[in-house]
Amino acid sequence: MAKAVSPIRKDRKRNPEVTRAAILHAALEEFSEVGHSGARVDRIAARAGVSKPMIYDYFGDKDALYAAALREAYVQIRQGEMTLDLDRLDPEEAVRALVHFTMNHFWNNPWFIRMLNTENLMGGETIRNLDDVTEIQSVLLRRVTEILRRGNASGLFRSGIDPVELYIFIASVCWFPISNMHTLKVVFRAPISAEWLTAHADKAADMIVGYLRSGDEAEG
Amino acid sequence: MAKAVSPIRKDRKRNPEVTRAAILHAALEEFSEVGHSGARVDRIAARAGVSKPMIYDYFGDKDALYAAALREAYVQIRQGEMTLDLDRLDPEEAVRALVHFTMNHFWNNPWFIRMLNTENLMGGETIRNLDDVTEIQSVLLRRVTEILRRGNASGLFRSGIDPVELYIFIASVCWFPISNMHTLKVVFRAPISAEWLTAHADKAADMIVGYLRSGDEAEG
Amino acid sequence: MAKAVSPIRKDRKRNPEVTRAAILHAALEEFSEVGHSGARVDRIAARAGVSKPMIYDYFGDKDALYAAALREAYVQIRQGEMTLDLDRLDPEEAVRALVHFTMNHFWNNPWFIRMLNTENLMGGETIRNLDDVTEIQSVLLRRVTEILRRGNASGLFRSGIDPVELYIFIASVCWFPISNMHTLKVVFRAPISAEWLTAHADKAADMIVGYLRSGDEAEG
Amino acid sequence: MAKAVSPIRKDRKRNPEVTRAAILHAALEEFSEVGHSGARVDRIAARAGVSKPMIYDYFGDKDALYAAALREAYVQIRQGEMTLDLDRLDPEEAVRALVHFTMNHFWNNPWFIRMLNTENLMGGETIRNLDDVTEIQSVLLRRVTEILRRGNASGLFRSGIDPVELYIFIASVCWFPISNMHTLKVVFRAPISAEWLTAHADKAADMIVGYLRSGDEAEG
DNA sequence: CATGAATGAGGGTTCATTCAT
DNA sequence: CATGAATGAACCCTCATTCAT
Repeated sequence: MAKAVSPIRKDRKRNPEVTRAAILHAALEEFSEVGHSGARVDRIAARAGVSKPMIYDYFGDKDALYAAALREAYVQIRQGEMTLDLDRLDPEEAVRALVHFTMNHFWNNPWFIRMLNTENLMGGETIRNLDDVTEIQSVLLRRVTEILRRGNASGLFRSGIDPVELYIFIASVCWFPISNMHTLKVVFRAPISAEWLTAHADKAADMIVGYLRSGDEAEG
Repeated sequence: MAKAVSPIRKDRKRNPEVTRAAILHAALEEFSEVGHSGARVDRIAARAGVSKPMIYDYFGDKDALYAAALREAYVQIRQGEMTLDLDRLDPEEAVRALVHFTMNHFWNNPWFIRMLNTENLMGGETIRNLDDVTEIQSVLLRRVTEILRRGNASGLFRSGIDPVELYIFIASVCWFPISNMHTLKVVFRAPISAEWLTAHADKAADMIVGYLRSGDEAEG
Repeated sequence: MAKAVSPIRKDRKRNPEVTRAAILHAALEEFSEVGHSGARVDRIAARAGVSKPMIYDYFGDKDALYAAALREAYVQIRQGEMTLDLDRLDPEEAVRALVHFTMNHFWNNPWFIRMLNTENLMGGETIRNLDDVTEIQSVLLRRVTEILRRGNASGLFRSGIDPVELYIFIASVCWFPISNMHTLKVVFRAPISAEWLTAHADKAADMIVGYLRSGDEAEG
Repeated sequence: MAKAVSPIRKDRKRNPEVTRAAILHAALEEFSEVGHSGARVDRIAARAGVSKPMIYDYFGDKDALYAAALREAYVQIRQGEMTLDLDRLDPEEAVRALVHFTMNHFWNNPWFIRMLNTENLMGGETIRNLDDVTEIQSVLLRRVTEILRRGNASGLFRSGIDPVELYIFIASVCWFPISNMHTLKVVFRAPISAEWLTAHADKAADMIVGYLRSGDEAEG
């Protein structure tokens, strides 16, 4: 009758907040690794060190847990972004720092890209029903806006740059080589690695900064 | 995006090649729409207008069919790329055309992005075991190489640009806003649409062309 | 039929007898509404306004609770029957009154029919192991016996009538149209309602009284 | 790799109609024995000698199977009723025969009472959505109508008897002692058995026939 | 070449029951 | 006396896969 108890949670038993957090963390890992339909509730329970019914007690069902995990992805990524301070850098350096930060951030928190890819693959059904993601996300956008303002004020940057579009450029160049790492490695034999990405970020920063500079731009 | 079951099959029964192609086509649709674990063999059979055992006869099992569909994604996308002719444009215009072509190509063949996202989500296990993807790889790369050569020869472009990196830049700016369309719409209220993407491609082309031009770009 | 959770519990917490009664009442409702396997311990706890472990503390397990609820069904129905006084009516009127009372009693306490149907569906396993049901059994039987005695003494009723059989006739005509109300409504479009049942009871009383009267009834 | 196959269906394999019938039969048994929530799909599959998925292939889900089983209860009971021929008996004898037939029918096909009790316990939700039960059911009603017509024509029976109400009386007296057999045995120590029921049917027939006779009835 | 029929092995979810406080 | 937290054991249902024709 005495049954062995998963040791990992020995110290966390009967602690709802810890249990909830453990499940959420496990879910984020599982969903980001294998996607929504690939995820197994059993595996999430095992990863969290809880029994399956706990998941249903705390989150309702698999879909609700997925939604919570998606939201958690944004919450966690924002926490990383909070640490970013660009105010002391001049605009150009700030842009460069931002590109590097984004690249590192994506690289060091791979579940973020994976989670968002999963969600986009599913058509965004879930995120559309999350009520506070817009607010949660993204400090980056405010950083971008501020940099553009300063750059423009100092005459360094052109005017007419939309912060969202700029952010999308930055995110694009960081996202693609990480998200598509495996196919790029095979198809183009691209030697993607932390070092390669750093070098790539350098070039991307050059490109973006060049685009922002006032001067002989707009030729469309 | 077309979900119609090909009526084509009605009159061509007992034609192995047509059957095989129908299955492959259906598999590509299904896998790209719902991912690997989300895909259902039943649904693929229904879409192809064949019975399930046919699938096993022709392809072995679900994983093999997935591999074939992944390969087919590259084959089909290459067919689109074959139509591209940039030789008559000057290097800058060629780059711009390439950016626009890529954007349109991704937009008009959404299963390509979806399929590759699926594969990358799975860690690239499958593509690593496909023996000829590198060969059937994007002709775009050759186009890029040729443009760079011409641009460099004419003194317009800098030297030292790696065609793979340039292609990755081009692909990045086209890929991200389409792949992440749903989350971007919600999180940044980005009004992504065919028009928005065209405008975005214009700006991206500006940025990339600027980066390629010879001159005293600060590189570090 | 009342589903409200008794607010009664709020101020009487920590009163074992009240808690026990609340659980029993809730169990009777739940079991009679959805049967033994349909009943949910959670729901019983919620209806009773107690926590689940209380149920196990007070009653042991679901089966024991079911047994207690079954016994309670008899206890409660008897309490209703206690109010019946037929001594002042002449035998015929007493029989009629008994039929109407039974019909009303079944109609107003629907959980009784439902509970007994549930138990019979289960093969009577539980009731066989209840040690005192026979004692708390229907006082109706005693009423029937007394009526028969008086009717026979006055020469109005035949002799040789078994009280149990008579009671079974009375119960039969009242039970069936209520118990089978839903199927009768659909299959025979029988417009069963309180009014219909009253009229039906009248006819049933005629039939039964006619059967009891002394005279030259052909008995086969 | 060679696996033993349930011998019971060895000869019925790959025969959809037989498989379907076997499942339906098994379902009728299971549902009537343990009710809707007590029924186990596994057990139905085992009883039918098929694998679980077959049940879902043939019937959809548990509820649909339950609906089919309920309908089947009526279909089967009607088949028994078809054998009944009362035309050659005089009206009184016909009524007596009908009572006995009904009693025997309920006794010999116990799943009918059990199935209908289950359905009524569930509030008739299912039968209301069955579109052809009214038509299926019940030859008995036509028999009753015909007997009443003949009895009335010959001056033997009163007029004003509703066939549905008469049928309900007949069904009532047959239904109750069988349906409530287990509780009656315990609570009233009623020695219910085939013999007891036959004798009971005799008395019930007397009672009903007495009620139908023209003469000093209507005294309400 | 082709398919309707069938199934083993899970997958998500619920439920009676118990533990720790 | 009382309960929130937790779980093993099912239960309904689905899915990739195979068999028999």
